[in-house]
Amino acid sequence: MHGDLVSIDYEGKTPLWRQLADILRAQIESGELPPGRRMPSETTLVQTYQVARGTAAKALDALEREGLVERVQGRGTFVTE
Amino acid sequence: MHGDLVSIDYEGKTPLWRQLADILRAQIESGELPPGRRMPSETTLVQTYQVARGTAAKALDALEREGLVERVQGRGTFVTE
DNA sequence: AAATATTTGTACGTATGTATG
DNA sequence: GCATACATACGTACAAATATT
Repeated sequence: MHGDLVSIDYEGKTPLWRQLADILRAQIESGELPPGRRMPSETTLVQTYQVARGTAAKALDALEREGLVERVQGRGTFVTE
Repeated sequence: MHGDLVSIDYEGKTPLWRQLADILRAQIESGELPPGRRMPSETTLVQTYQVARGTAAKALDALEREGLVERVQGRGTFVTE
């Protein structure tokens, strides 16, 4: 599928940043976001998932610590090759 | 020495959270903060070093990722045994 | 070359929730 | 119940690095 939007549960106990990280991780592992591809920008994630920028950044930071993406100031966040 | 306060350079290029992490790391490695000891709370760090709480938290998070401390909600941040 | 736009990085403040003492 | 301490989440502003026009 394309553009399918797994939505976020703003009430549930799972932190928003973790839910978002889970969604993005799934997109990477499914190949929807292939190696080398630039991830949606923080601003885009804010608009798409209705979270604060800090929350989006925290999700991406988590993925970076997992080695799934690389963040580069001024360029973006890229799926690890 | 005791209670010596290495101060922070608010102008310099090094991020405040990193400067603070460096200061605390030095205190751990010098034995001033021995294994098992509770670190100063975020609130204390805010008052001592004149930074925002988020900045103090970021410094402690960095030390946790380095394995130097362990953070426990409701209890505090402890030097790793 | 220069100005503008985009994107991540840092830092602040505030509020509320969760866990522990 | 109350106080303390970390966790999450919001919003705002500006800086730094890169890309585009």
